[in-house]
Amino acid sequence: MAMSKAVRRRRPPASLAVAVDLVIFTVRNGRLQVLLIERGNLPYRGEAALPGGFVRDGEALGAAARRELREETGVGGGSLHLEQLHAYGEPGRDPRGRIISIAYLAFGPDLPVPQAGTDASAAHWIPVSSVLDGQITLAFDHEEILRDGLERVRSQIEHTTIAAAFCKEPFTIADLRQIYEAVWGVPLDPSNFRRKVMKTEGFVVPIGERRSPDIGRPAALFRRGLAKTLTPPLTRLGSIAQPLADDEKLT
Amino acid sequence: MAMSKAVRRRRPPASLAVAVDLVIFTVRNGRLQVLLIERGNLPYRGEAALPGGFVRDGEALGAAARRELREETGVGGGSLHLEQLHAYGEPGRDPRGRIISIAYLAFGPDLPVPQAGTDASAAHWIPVSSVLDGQITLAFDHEEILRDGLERVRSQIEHTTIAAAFCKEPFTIADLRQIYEAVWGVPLDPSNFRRKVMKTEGFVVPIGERRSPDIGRPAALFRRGLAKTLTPPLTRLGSIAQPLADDEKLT
DNA sequence: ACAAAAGTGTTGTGAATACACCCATGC
DNA sequence: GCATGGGTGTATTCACAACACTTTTGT
Repeated sequence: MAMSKAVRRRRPPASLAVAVDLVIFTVRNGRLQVLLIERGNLPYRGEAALPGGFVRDGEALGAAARRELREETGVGGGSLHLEQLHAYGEPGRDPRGRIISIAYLAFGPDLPVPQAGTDASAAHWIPVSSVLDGQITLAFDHEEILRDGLERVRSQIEHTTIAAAFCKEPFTIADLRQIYEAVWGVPLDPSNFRRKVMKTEGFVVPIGERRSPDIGRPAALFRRGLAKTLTPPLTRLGSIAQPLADDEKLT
Repeated sequence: MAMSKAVRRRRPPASLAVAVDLVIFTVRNGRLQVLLIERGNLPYRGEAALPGGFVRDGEALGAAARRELREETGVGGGSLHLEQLHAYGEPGRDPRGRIISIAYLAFGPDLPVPQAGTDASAAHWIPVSSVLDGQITLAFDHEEILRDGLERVRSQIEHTTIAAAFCKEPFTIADLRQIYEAVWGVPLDPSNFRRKVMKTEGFVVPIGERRSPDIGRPAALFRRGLAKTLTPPLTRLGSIAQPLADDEKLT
């Protein structure tokens, strides 16, 4: 407690790097999928990992995330929702040295399958379930990051209108419902879902057109509204209250 | 799009440091207060700032936060709630150079007024309102961090039981209610509040004793329960739905 | 007795669920 | 017509805000 004070002069550690990692979600074929790359370099060469890279000199964190997003997916900057998720900095998380990673969460409509990434490694959409099942293991602590991102997006669509960001415009109420069903992994009542969405002012706005499904009555088409928050929220009923340990594990 | 691939070799920037900053909240005299230090060194010498410091070599982020917390408040590790808030990394945010800060949010019961900090600067509890009012300006981007922390804690007590972490055990229902009132800045109905808390299993557990206030009927005493989440949540009714831009500002 | 705070009862309102039912289209 | 999905109506249940009311203390 009476430690020397003069000794504790503010000096950063010798060598350390800051990276961004991306958890990019989309919904394809009714399933939540995440963009994974196959690592082309050591360590973990050949294994699956989240896309990411080092933050450049003078580059803002969000700008680095958006740059990596563009490099990995070829999608322009403005069209995807992007938000900071969490910082990961366990000393041993990367065998190359002390690397602190700021994870970002991105999602958008069913995106074109990405080309081979700029670091010459393949990128693929992988169902999130196959990672959680253990069929696919991720490099570094990326599975933890993925789980945190999943929990975040599951929570976000409860309180905000960002589920609509998963939909290509224009979209139907059923399209939007399938986002919720894929992200939460539970079926929702179509009629009640429709009512909740419609009654939330500014969630979706009708464009006055219709789209015929393969079979059945044509559905009205909508685009995203201006509202950002859902009041009251869309409660995910079927799911049991999970612990949701937001705290960080402290050694 | 057809940018040179070989050029983009992963190399971190030349000089950069990682720090932690702390938003430490408590409730004193019915008001939400934040721990601020008066900076003893340049830049911003003499101005108010959040406590914080550089992450040491081989030190986990959460460990660095807990160390700074202990150094600034003298409070032991286990007794305060601590969670990661957000990472701030705008290139120009610190005039000393590229410093990326991982902000942590901490709160606990009415803590002893801290001694002069280890870097020989005074630390004080300051009402959050006096920062928001503009009476006090903070160094760096610390006002933004404080606002984010405030929004986080306001949201957290809606969905989780962490409001009880603000209370010294044992506590009364009224003690807990005053936390909510101070954090949200709205008065709550004592009877309805009591019912909601009692009906949430595992939020508080009675210890079978009572405590007499200065005047009035004695109140039952409780300690924190095991529940972590509130289902259904405690909705903050009086407050209007605010935009809550969770997105990061991207240049 | 009185003031003050703890705690209980009650009622109207609105939201969530479950499910019956009607509508519009392709075949 | 019939299957299929879009969309509406409605009853039951439940949570909540509002507020009247009772209980238990100190002075």
